[in-house]
Order: sequence, then structure tokens, then C-alpha cells
Amino acid sequence: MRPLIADHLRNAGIQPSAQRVAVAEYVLATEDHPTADQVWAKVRKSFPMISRATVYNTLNLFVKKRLLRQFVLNDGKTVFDARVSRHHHFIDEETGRIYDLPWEALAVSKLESLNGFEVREYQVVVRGRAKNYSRRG
Amino acid sequence: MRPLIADHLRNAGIQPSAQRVAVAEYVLATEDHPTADQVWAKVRKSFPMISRATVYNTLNLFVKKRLLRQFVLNDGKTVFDARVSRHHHFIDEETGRIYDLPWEALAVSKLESLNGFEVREYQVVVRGRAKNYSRRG
DNA sequence: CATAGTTTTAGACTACTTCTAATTTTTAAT
DNA sequence: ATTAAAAATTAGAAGTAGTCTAAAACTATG
Ligand SMILES: [Mn+2]
Ligand SMILES: [Mn+2]
Ligand SMILES: [Zn+2]
Ligand SMILES: [Zn+2]
Repeated sequence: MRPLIADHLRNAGIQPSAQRVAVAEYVLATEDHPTADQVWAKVRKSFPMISRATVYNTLNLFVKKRLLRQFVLNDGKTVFDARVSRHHHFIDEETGRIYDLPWEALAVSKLESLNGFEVREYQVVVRGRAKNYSRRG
Repeated sequence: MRPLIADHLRNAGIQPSAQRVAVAEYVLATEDHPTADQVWAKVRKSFPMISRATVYNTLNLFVKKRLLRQFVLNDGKTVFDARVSRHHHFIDEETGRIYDLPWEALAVSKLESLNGFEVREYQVVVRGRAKNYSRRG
């Protein structure tokens, strides 16, 4: 019903096995920033026999092939981010939930004056409290 | 020879045991951003019988008492930062070394326009390559 | 000194991730 | 269709980093 995902994987140089498509279907579409075990839990609903090793292998493969980004929160949790274009992050300190901030929402100046440092990329990490009415979903 | 460190700890409400002073002597003075095990390794040179648990306990205590900050790098390593005033970070992607960027070195604008988010703090995380002549020490 | 409270310690334990090596599935060649 | 080779999956073992436990060693106070 969705050859699209398989094509997406093939375009990235990934053989679209059933397991990989099942992982991709969830993790490449969500706006959450799930941990590996959260991905495993989700995917098992539609594909109960998938192993934990395969989920880890697949996520790592997606990161290597640049379909996903991976980063570690201050509490040590590793999460995956389907938004691979550049953006900033807001972390709700109470709930731990991570919100994407559009790249244009913030501006960083004076980067060019960082003598001695060759800047490859950057992001602003904002912490605080998300107000209720900002919830989506 | 240095009652200063003991006083610093007492001022923060910490009993200055020999172990704590030994940890403080290194970790509160360094500009590195060491991991707990790196702290343990350093401190054992002057205090060989200190246990790993004590180093972890002490670092966590210092964080709770706001003498240290703690954060997690994208590779999952937890590091400690003796600079508790606000500043930004530059991470050398080749060496993994972390450099502090003074707060005034960068400016972030449009933060006030983040509707739905109550900002408590923020920092810019820059990645790239530090050029050699910028090395200190 | 006696006692209570605090700190330290070794090693057990936990949570998360990677690795291993055997099996299964897919691909490609005959 | 058979076969062989390559790729992917799997369960569970192993590794890693950090926390917890409970006993021993300190420290502070009466
Ligand atoms: Mn997890
Ligand atoms: Mn460490
Ligand atoms: Zn994101
Ligand atoms: Zn720093």
C-alpha cells in the first residue's frame, strides 16, 4: 500500500526489508524524538516478532545513511530525530518532551567572529516550560 | 596549604572531607570538561585509595550544590563543567574536545517571539574544527 | 570517651547498547 | 528450479556507565 517508503529507503542505498520498512514507517514520520526502546515498542505493535537488535541496527543504519539524526539528552537518553534539516530544540524541563523550533525562529549572530574555530554547524538549545496551548496532537 | 578550597566547599554547604577536597581541587579548577572516570583517574594520582563511588557521589553532590554543571555529549559521554556561569560551547568534531565560548561571543535574537514556550535558559552549541593556534595548554 | 550522624567503600546491580555467531531471507547465477 | 553467495535478522551474551547497598570508617558534639 505504500511503496513510497521502500523507495525512500532504496534511494538512500538501503534494502527495504519488511523490518526496515516497519521501523521507517514509524520513525521517519513521527515528530516525537523517541528512544530506541520507544521505537521498538511502537513497531512491535504492527510487527510483533521484530527483535531488539534489528531495531537498534536499523536505527543506526538510518543515522549512517542520513535519514535520521541522533542525539543525547542531558538525562542520558539517546533519541532519534526524523527532521534532518537544520532546526533548533526546545526542551521542556518538566516533562522532558522535545519540541522542534524552526530554523528561522531564532537567529544567532557574531558566529563569524569566532576566531580559531571553523564552524560546521550549530543549533540553539532552549530549556524551559512549554505552555499548554502549544501542544499539538 | 589551600584552606581556600575547603572554605569554598563549606560555603556551599558541603563538609570538606579529604576526598571531596581532592576532587574539588581538580574538577573545580580545570577548563577541560572531564567525564567522571577522567576525574577519578586524575584524582587517584594524588589520592590513590579514593573509590569510584566516592568520585561519582562527590560529583553529583557538587552538581546539586551548583558548584558544577553536568551535561551529556552527543556520543553519550557525561561531562562536568566547572564554569557555572552561562556560556556557549564549541565541540571539535575530530577530537571531541569541548571549548567554552564566552557568553558575549554570540548573540541569539528572536527568543522573545517563541510563543508558547517559557524560556528559562539557552545556549548555542557549535560544532566544527578548532584550529591549532587556538590551543591553550 | 560515647554516641549519633555522616562519609566512604567494594562490589552487586541496573539500564542501555553493542557484539557474536547461528539462522533465515534475499539475490544472482546456472 | 537448484544452488551458492551475500545480506539481514535473531536471541542472548557481553560490554559500559552509572547507581545502589550495606558494612566500615570517619567526624562532630555532649
Ligand atoms: Mn531507550
Ligand atoms: Mn566516564
Ligand atoms: Zn528535532
Ligand atoms: Zn563549558
